[in-house]
Amino acid sequence: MSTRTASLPSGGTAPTLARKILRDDVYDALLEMLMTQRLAPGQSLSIDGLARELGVSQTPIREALVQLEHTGLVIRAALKGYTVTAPLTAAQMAELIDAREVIELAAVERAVGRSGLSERLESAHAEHQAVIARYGLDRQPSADAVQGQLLEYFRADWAFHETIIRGCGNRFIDQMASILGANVHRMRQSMDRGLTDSADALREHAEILAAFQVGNRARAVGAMARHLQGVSQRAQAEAPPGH
Amino acid sequence: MSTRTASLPSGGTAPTLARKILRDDVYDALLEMLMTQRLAPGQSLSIDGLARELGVSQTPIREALVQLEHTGLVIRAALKGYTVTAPLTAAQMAELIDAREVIELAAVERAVGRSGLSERLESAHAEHQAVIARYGLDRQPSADAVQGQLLEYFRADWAFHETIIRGCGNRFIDQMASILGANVHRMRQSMDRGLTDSADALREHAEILAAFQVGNRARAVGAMARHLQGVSQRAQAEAPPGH
DNA sequence: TGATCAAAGATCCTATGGGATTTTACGGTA
DNA sequence: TACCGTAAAATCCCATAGGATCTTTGATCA
Repeated sequence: MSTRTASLPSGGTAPTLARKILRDDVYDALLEMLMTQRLAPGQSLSIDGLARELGVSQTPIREALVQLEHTGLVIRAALKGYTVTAPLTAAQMAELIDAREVIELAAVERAVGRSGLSERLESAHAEHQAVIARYGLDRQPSADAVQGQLLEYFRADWAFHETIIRGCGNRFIDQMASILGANVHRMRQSMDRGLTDSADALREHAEILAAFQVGNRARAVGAMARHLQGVSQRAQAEAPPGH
Repeated sequence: MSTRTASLPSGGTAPTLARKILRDDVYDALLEMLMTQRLAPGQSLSIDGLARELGVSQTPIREALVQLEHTGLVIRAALKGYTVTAPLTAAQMAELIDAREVIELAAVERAVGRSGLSERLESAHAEHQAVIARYGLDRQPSADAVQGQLLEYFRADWAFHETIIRGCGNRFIDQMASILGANVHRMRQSMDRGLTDSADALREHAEILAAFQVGNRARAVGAMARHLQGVSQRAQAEAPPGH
């Protein structure tokens, strides 16, 4: 999700210090603003305006926008600037689920049994669980903070999936899947019934995790397939086929 | 491969005029220099140097490099600049073939039977054939122009694959596969036995095309699988497992 | 040899400005 | 009113210059 340094062959934590330059901070800031809908779909993004708002020059803004463009969150029209991409249509959501099945099932198939992955997956799942538990009993917060919570749900949820993807041992599959993350969240915020979905997802994740822990590849693939089917059904339940 | 304007839902030719800005030209120029090895692997890319060499300012160079970064052809180290990515190792080549199988077999499965695709595929195949025939009888040209020919072979070859990928009806699969193109060429130029491979590939493409023309999905998937197996075997024949 | 430190070089960013294009506002005509 | 052409404002895109910060190089010293 966030900017990564060039992924190392041996997938441990990067030994290089996280040298960050301003462009990466701008990228993260813009990503956050897009994820929380502070920059709403359809809105046009003035380079000069963003530069003033974030207190930086135009150069890092330009580079961050180029980088954002290939996530699909913004689109560029020559000589007209950048605009925030419109929400996903129902057809696009179906395509996204389909693409996730292609990539994530392949990732699961390659990831089961790789050393250390089961443990990382377990900790990602625990973190996911903790995030949901933390806000589970909250009364309705400010409408502004809802987007922030939704983003936190999403990050913990996607971290589980990303753990599998990045642990599959194929850097090209990993690289390709990095395109999906932002779109998955876009889809999620189109139908914000945050907590109920999270509970369902958590249950389905648990089954995936269990299959990984016993090293049962076929069962893991099946559990992931059922999970993505669940995501698809919950999406359809929200958006009637007419729209 | 090249820069596309935002792909329209109905996949016709874009009605918008091809407004190009300098950044896109710089991107194409750098891509060409990378593909033809005029910028060799390991070489460090000075933004200031490239700006002087291409006769433009630093701004479009920066944006083009950010865009190139996500193709995998160049990598960026914070505060140290960009460098041309090292050639693919044997392990990375195996991963690339594996990733291609995941994406391209899924694309074929979804593409067979879609209207108009069979015709576009046939014309792409004819073009591929024409390119090979054109240079088939050439005597050895200048060592400089060999890379140009190889690039032309590659473009015609990949155009066949891209026709299937872009015709599969899933824009996310399409978007993900766009990452692979440049890497496929990198792999190809690591083992430059250009023409013999092209002849084999052409034969295998013909079988894929035939399956598309009769609308036989299973046969098309099988033909693509055999083709990718062939690519893999030819790669292994060139690079012994020791290296 | 190995370590310390200063100078050179590069990267990254800022700031400013202008050419080119799009957008908007405005006035004229049917 | 609706449509069309023109002028002004806004914006994008790029050029240029320069400074802050980091990396690299190379020389000095123990």
